[in-house]
Amino acid sequence: MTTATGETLMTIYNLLFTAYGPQNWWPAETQFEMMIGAILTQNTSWNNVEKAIQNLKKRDLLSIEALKDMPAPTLAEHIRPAGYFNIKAKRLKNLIAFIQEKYDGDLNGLFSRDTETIRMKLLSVRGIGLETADSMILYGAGRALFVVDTYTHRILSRHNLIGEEAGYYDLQTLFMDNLPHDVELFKEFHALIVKTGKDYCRRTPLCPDCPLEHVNRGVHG
DNA sequence: CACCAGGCAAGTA
DNA sequence: TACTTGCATGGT
Repeated sequence: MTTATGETLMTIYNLLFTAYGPQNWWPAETQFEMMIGAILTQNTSWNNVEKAIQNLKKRDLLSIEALKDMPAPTLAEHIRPAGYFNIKAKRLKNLIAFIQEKYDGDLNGLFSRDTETIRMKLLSVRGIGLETADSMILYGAGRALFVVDTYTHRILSRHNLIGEEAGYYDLQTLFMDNLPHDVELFKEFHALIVKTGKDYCRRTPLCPDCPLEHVNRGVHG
């Protein structure tokens, strides 16, 4: 695993890790909680998600048993701080019904399958897209699948490691083809990308105090 | 005040 | 892998 791209990716990882330290994602006590959080955090700051999770936790509602018979509008009120609460309540109900009906409420039934199967099954649930499915597989199932998000695209295209037009799979393949398939590396790397992504030159091409300031930016320097 | 946040699906052409 | 729009609270 010594491609030029791989070296650059590891350089980026090491700079971010040195600057920010371990992120220890995913912040959840159980696989189920992790999956709930993955849906709640869609296009939403984690700060808001925490409030919604706490609302459920303090009422002992953070389980399939507690939520499987709850009407979506009731669930929506509990998760209100997470934003998009009506649509997210339906998405959560979709996921819970899926686990309950297909696997008798036991996540091991899903997570014991091979990675591609898990992915396909998760993607069949309304409200679970590419990033959410892959997050659940990496942080929930503990499989080495690289999670891509908008920041991943922004940072890599800024460093000319990939084209502006690159899609989800282009980015995922870039990481998977040039890095060792290590679960802990993938977990930390994605978390660090999110950590720095918010501060990473939202508007300007160069970010003065970003940890990646001196990383080779390719032909356009 | 404007802008953004750890996306996704449905609707449009 | 076409674009565009709706979804919504809360922090900066």
